[in-house]
Amino acid sequence: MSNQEIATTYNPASAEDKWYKYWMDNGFFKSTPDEREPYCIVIPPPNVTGVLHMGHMLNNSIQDILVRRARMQGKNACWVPGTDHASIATEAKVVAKLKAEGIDKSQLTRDEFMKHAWEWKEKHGGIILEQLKKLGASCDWDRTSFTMDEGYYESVIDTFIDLFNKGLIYRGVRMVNWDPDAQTAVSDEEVMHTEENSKLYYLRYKIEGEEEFVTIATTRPETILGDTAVCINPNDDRFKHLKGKRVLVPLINRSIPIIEDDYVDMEFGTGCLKITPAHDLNDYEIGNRHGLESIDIFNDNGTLNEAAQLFVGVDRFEARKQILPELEKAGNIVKIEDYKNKVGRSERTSAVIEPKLSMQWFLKMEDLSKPALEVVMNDEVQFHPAKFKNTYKHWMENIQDWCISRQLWWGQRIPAYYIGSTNDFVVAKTIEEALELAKTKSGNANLTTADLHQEDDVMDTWFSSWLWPIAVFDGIANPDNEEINYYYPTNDLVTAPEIMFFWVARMIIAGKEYRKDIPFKNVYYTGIVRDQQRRKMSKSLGNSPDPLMLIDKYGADGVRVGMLLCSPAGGDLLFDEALTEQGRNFSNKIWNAFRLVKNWEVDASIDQPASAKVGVEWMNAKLDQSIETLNDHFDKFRLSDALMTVYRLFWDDFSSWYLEIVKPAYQQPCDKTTYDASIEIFEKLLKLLHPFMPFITEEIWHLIDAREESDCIMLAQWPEVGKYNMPLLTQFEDTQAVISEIRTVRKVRNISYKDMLALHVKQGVDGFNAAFNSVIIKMGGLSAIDIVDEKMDNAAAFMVKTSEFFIPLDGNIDVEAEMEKLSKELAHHKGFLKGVMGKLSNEKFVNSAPEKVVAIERKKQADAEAKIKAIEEQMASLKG
RNA sequence: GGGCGAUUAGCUCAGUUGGUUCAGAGCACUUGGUUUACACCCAAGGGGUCGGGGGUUCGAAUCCCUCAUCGCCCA
Repeated sequence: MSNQEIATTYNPASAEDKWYKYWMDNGFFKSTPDEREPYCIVIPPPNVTGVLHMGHMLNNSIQDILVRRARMQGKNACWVPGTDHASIATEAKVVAKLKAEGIDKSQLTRDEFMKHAWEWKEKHGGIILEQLKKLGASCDWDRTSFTMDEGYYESVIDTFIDLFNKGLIYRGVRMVNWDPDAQTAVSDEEVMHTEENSKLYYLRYKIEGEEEFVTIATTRPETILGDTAVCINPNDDRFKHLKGKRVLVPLINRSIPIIEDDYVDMEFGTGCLKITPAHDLNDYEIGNRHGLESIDIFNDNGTLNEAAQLFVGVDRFEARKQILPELEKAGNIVKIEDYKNKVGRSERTSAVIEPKLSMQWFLKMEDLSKPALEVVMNDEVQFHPAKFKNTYKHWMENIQDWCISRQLWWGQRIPAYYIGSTNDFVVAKTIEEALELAKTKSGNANLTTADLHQEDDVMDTWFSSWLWPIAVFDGIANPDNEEINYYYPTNDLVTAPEIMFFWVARMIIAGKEYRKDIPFKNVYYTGIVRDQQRRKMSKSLGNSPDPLMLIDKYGADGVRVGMLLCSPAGGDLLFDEALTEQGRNFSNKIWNAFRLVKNWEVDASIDQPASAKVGVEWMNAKLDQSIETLNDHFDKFRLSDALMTVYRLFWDDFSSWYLEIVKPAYQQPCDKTTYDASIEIFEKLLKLLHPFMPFITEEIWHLIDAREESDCIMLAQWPEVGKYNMPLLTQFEDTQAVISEIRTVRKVRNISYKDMLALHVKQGVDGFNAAFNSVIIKMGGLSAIDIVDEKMDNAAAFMVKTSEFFIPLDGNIDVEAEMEKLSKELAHHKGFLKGVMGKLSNEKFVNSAPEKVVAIERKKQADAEAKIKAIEEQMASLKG
């Protein structure tokens, strides 16, 4: 390529599409078991109903970074993509779509509905995965899994049967969290409690056979229709006279007993509690203790039923409105207060959860959870950041049985078969197997499949995704296959702390139960992506940018860098387009550094300048040191630190220092030694950048040198850390300080870079190393560097370490300004010395601190004294 | 109500085992700059009593206690 063809600004769009296609066409993302060490990540399967949001962008950028680096380290990298079927959300979408077409779900058979649902899934289910390709995700797409794939479905069914046969699954009536919109039970983890403004209603109930009343307080007046008792605390003297009496439920005049239970908080409300066992968990327990009747007054959709007697068919919230005037009229309302209480809402539909008694399937968690707790506590599975171990522990130690049934059709249907019209059932994979079991169980050899009816409920989606790291390799049905043996346990899992219990904990449980081994070695918890006001990004708030638009605007590399720069593990990311802008700017910086180097004319006949020679040596040392730091950050999952290390290495060390040092003068050629070294360094930098910025690095990789088709940076070897010269790096730091001081001298006095300056050095106690003199001369715009023994008058002066530097200024010295600067410095060093002396004159310090620390203090003292002496002399000579 | 975590520069965050000038980075800010790779840039700067108070120690951003504020999880 000729130089003119390289654009001055990097344009990501064309390069990104080109290279993604190239990687795909060449099968570079594919992985099959071989003799190499495996490195595997399973994607947290996004929901089929979703579209790509900022959380996915962050999460998948991180996974891609980890996978790409592992691949470059020579591991057999395998990133398994896929989606989960999201039973509630998907069923809701399908129902809504059918409704829009004039079809009611209830008109359809189960099979007909499933056909629609599958059609919907085929059409919309892969959107997120397609979008991830824009981000550069190097997933092995041939492995794309779905939690309702045939084999996967079977694995879930097998697991259910197995756990049932182990006696860990049972069916029982329980108070569950009922979502009246989705018309299904949901698990405790799917209920979100938020504080909401509501009212506390004080209602009075007439005492049966008397003209007296008792007053209770409730937030849900419509539920009085299901009341079966009023409860007082047995120690409450105020209500002694009520013992053994009965009261009448307002409006319907049902006679209910007054009971006594310690549960009642005497301080709260009136000290009298109405008891509605069918619609409140605590009431249910009290009801059980006192043998009360449960009157369920709600239909599954949240409307009132016949048992309520009043407002039948009216929605629960509408009923609350309608009952108030009635109670008012009947004289039952004492007062109404504003009140804040916690309301539980469904995570999926945000409907207010209705506690409801129903028959559900449960998995016993107590024994299953123990090994899963242990492996996290002993760091077999490491959490990053480790603080989440506490949260995990707390949950695992207080774990409840898991309600795994859902009253839906979209999902794995529970393989239980009821015999005839009884509640007797058998659990089997097929109806034929079920029939045999049923014959035995019922003792009726004449049963036919027509006498069996399969359970209508499906399983919770998490009951399928907890098998994800196993089932994507067919490790349930086929537990000794080559793939599961090779890839399992996987290496790293990248997910949000929000689903630590939904998913992470349960995968560990499933792993220990079915593989006798952990599913992954590390869990990296990402933060939540929030906006500048710390609000969570959400569709309803409309505060989330469209990720694909961002990619268009800043490039995928730019967006990846922008998100990563500010995203420590477990810490929230406050997203701002300024971040992606910074990422784009970095791309442009890399691009222009490439243009500079590529545009040098190379002349093999000229010698390498001294400055370039030492510059190359330093840059290589810096590179090795940085790779070491970078690897350390990666190993500790400090990904934003890792990125910042490469960012600064490229921008500050390579671009601002190295390139400026070796850059030939305008229109002068570059010697071949320096050019070759620069290309080599550039290529190393590209490799280090590749996991973060796959596209631009691949683009430049192919432009910077002629390459074989298959020679792609994504397959290149991750650079090894060489032995580096630490003293050289320290010397260069001093060099940088000197150059920086010279620049300040120029700036303060308005001296142009066109005017050459001379530099005189009076060596301090540490001496002055001349190794980088050629660099100082070039970067400082100097005519020469001289070593001197005496101070200079009429010169700008500064110190680096203990050496003094003078730049003669031919009488251009502003004595007053110079004195002020010096006296400031003097004060600073004197103050510093005082602190050091304080320590050193403290006998306890000298006696008890390690020798090394004391020696350091003594060195500080000597340096400070030398500096003070030099400054004082300088001031004296200025005055004179 | 129970538990966990946080509080460091204007903002977002590092700071590992208490000890090198350890008080840092990026962004933002100020000043100067048409030094032909890049203004999506270059150079030079300013800015924090490490939330308050107490304690341990020769020595505390780091360990302990306490108070305040905030966040998350659970009930």
